[in-house]
Amino acid sequence: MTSDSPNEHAQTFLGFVEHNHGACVVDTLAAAEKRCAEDGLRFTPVRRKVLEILAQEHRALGAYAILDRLREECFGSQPPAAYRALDFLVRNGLAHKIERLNAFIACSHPNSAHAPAFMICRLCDAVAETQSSPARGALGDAARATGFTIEKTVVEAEGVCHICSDKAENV
Amino acid sequence: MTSDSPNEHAQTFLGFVEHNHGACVVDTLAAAEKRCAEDGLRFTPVRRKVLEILAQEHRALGAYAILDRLREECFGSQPPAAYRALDFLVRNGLAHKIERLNAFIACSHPNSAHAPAFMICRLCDAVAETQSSPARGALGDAARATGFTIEKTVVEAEGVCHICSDKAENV
DNA sequence: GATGTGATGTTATAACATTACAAGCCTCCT
DNA sequence: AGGAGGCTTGTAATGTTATAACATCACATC
Repeated sequence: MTSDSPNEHAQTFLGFVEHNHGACVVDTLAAAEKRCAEDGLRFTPVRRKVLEILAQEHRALGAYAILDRLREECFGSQPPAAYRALDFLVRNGLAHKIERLNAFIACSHPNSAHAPAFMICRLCDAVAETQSSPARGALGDAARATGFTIEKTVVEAEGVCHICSDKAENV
Repeated sequence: MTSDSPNEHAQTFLGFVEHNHGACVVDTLAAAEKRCAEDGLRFTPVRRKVLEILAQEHRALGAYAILDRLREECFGSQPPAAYRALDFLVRNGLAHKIERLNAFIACSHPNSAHAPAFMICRLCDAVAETQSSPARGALGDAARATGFTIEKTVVEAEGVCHICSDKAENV
């Protein structure tokens, strides 16, 4: 997103890959700021804080983990504070919900319209975002065959990331 | 699965399609019975009952809805009764969890090994099961590129089924 | 009949999410 | 300025989904 990023590839699979983390947090917030300004969305302090938390942690966080952080920093203290902000971020593509984990993660490439897909490591819980094109392939065929209109897709792969695979081999 | 079925296609997309429902319940249970016998799995009364409930309702049911039905018929009354049976059914491919809905549904074709995918109508809540081949396509590429080993995939499309589309047009 | 194993019963609680209503704040309009 | 309307937040309570922990039962094996 910015020339500070070590390389483009790292930004794509950042769940499992080393990268310039400080820059990526700044980038994420800046991109969100820009996006909201352009689209007339209100990027309020709580919403910004929640996105900042997600970007900093850089992994999927449950709503109550986020809420704890909000409480510490005196942004609201009740569940709706977190859920409302998350709802805003998800609605506007700045964050995603990982259904398998009932958890949330900052979007890795919020600028482009996209059908996100996720790879979830069951050993270290890291989550990497990538793209899918579900409308092509078997699912799209089935949808067309039955007259089903796809509006949104959830694509989540569970498995083991390369780092945990390597560790397992060394045992 | 059985010659009683109206046609093969109906069995594939049965969430949105007319079919011989009585037969499909019987078929589902018979298939499960056979499967468990072959694989040395214990198809106990509670497990059978839960699968029967799912097959009869023929849509995604929450664990507590299932639990209510179990209670009525005096199979256990506490959450673990339902969750344990569901866990067994899901582990062995006889039922699936719809992550988007936090709900469960009987498997439509329990015999073949498969990577299930679902189409969920947001208007009538019907769920149709179909197949996906997530390892081909963009997700598979990303997994190979990062050394991620996919063990299981969640593929769920949310949208509008043909029946609800038709209704909407007539307004 | 002791032992092991898997299934079930039972109690309690953790974790996730929403409803409902009051209050605040911004924008637009007159 | 003032007020209406709409979005945002505060707060309390509640609803929903899921699991932990421990006791007991049923059946098979030795």
